[in-house]
Amino acid sequence: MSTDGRTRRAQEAREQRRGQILDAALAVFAEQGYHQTSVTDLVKAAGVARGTFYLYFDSKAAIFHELLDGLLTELGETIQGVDTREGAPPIPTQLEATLHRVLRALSDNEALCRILFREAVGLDEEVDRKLRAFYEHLRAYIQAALENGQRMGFIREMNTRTAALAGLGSVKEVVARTLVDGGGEEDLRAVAAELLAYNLRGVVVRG
Amino acid sequence: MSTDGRTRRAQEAREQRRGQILDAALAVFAEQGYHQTSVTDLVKAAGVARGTFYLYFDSKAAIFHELLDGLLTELGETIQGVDTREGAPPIPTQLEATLHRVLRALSDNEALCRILFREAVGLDEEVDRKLRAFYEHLRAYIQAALENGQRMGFIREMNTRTAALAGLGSVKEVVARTLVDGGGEEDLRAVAAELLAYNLRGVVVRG
Amino acid sequence: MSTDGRTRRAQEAREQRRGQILDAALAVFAEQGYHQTSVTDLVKAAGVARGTFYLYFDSKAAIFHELLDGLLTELGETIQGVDTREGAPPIPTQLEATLHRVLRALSDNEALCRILFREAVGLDEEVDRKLRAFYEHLRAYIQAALENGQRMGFIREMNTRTAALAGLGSVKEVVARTLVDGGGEEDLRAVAAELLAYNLRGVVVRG
Amino acid sequence: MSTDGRTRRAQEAREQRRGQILDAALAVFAEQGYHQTSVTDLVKAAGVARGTFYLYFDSKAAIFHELLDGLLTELGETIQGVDTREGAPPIPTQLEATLHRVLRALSDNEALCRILFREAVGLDEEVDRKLRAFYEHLRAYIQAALENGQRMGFIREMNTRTAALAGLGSVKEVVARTLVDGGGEEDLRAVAAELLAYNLRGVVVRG
DNA sequence: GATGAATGAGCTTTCATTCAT
DNA sequence: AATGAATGAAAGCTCATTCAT
Repeated sequence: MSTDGRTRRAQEAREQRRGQILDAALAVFAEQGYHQTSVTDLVKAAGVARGTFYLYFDSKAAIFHELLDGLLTELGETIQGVDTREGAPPIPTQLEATLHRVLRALSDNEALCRILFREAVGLDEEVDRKLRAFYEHLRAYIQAALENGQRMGFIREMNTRTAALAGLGSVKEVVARTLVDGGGEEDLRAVAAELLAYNLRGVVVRG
Repeated sequence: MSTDGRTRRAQEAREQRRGQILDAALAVFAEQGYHQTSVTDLVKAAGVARGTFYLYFDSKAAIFHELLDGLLTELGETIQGVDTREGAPPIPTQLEATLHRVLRALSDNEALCRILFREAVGLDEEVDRKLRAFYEHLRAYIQAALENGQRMGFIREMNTRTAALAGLGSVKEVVARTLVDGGGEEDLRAVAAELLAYNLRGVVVRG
Repeated sequence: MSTDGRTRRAQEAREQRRGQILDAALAVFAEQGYHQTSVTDLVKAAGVARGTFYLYFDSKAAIFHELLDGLLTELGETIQGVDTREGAPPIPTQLEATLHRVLRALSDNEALCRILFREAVGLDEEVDRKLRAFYEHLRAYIQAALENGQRMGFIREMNTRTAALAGLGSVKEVVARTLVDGGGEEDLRAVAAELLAYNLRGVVVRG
Repeated sequence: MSTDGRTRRAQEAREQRRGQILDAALAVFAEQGYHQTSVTDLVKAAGVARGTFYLYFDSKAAIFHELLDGLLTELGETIQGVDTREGAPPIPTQLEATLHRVLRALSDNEALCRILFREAVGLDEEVDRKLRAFYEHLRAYIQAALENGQRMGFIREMNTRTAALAGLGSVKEVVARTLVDGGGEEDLRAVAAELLAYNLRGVVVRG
């Protein structure tokens, strides 16, 4: 029991150390970018020795991958729980709620946004694969929602794949430019409403 | 005149050499990414010696900047010539034509797309500045078109900045995923039409 | 206290490493000259890896500057402590003692001499500045001694600046040719005496 | 005869070209120093193509060697013609005249001085060998004069080798500091007289 | 003879990773 | 477990020299 306690406490200390290094790395990567960040920067920010870093992570790439996985998981959970079965809340309502949650999640974590939109592309094949998988998941989700809407008569005839990509892209660009580049002082609810209206009704006046 | 001829021929040879190195660099950067590409890769691909490379370009960064400038100029010219004065062709028609030209330009140069969408963000401040300026130019163009449409009664009330970003993002994502990732065998005209419809009318059935 | 001991021992190890690299560099620079010496030569001679070199010194130029500073400081200290106040030992005696100390210091370190007389001119502006300052200091010291001697009636009327330079040059040349080029087997005391006699009385027989 | 004329004219053109490149190189080497001067600098200053340079000189080192040879020859001739036979002008007079000629020659050619005193040491073994031979020649000349003077009863007992070196060094230092570093506006005759007095009589008042 | 584009060995320096303590 | 000194492969770049025209 003494051993268990010691082991458990050690385990907790390890986890805490990991988290400390991860947090510091998130901040530094977001601030400087992946290639401009050296392992020296990471260990200085984390307040640990170089060797300690490699005790917890295999490489500079590995910690970035782990950060990215965390970000994508967090974002993914934000958009989960949507219900496309009959009897569920109407799709537009669900979309708006999800959109709002996503914007909030991104807005709450500027570092996450910076990494996602400014650093995570073209780093290496593994990262590209993960990002592609994530966005593919989003695309499929949106496309399924559109096709469900078509069956229910809400959504017009269209190439749902292209439309899903267009919708995804509209959100990404607005997020990247409004939340990341801009001050982030925008009213998230208003942005979500604008985005939803844009994607639902387009820009022309009602015919 | 013999001297002129020799000088001219030498000049042409130089231009050709430059082009040869630029072309090779475009391909290699698109294939491997900026950071994964060494000057050794570039000179091997171009079939010249290391010194020759530096005879024509100041640095690895310099040739990338030059490529990027070329790409942005080419794309920029594609979207020029839109006329928002009264009496000009209707905005939707102009938009569709421009969209089609842009898609064609991008489709004609896959390497260009790869660099633009996968490498050109977060490399250095100069590149970031240029990209931001380019997309800002596009956003302003779209936004002006939307506001013009509002004055003419075609476009509904909205936050035109957010809408412009949304429209820009929808095009970028579709291009990136359909032309770059995908086979690129899609019918450009159909994609352009879908994109335009999406941005004009959204996804819901006409009310 | 165990930590202190460990830290102190590590500190000492670092100092030792630095010294090891400095010593090797002194030998190599003296043997081959600055420009003929590559960082590869330095690390091979020191028996460390390339990276280790840059752990202790910023650049090839930096380690040379540090060596030069050390040499000039050592030499400078050798000629300090001369007393020109009344009541002090007579100037000739002080001069001979200083001369002897300088010759000994130089003779004890052939590498020092080689660098000082064969490498340290025209390398870069920093080095030139330091050398000039050093020799200017020597010139001023000699000139002051001469002028003091004039006031005391020992030294004849003359342009003391020119004379100081001449005296300095006579020492430099004899040192360079007798200690550096030659075997260095000469009797330092005899050389010092000859040099002093030369500078005090010249070459002609007493009138 | 036409062939001879053509050949001769061509020969003269070659010589002229050589001289043009040599002159330019002297100026550039004196201005920037050997290592700071690239072949590009040399051909730009000479106004010829890179290939042309190698038509006339084997290498960058070769042209420096040739320049140095010229400088040393010119200086050597300046101090030739001294007559140590009986019946010739007295040694001091000859020495002063030679000293004056040397100072004038050096003063007339600042570039020569700069190269001789700031660049020509430690460049390579060949250069070192030549410089050593030159100064050895000077030393031997001075030493012979001193020994002749001893035989004639003008020069006191001394180690003539050390004295010759001391005398040589006094001239070198004064030249280097007064003519090269300084403005060169000094009165050459006065400097020559001071130097001669220094070397003949030393610094002490006449006993 | 003159040209200057082309060459490639060689340079200094960086930095992710290892390992003895 | 933690440390940080040590490593060395690999990077970007220079420049004396060559050679096809």
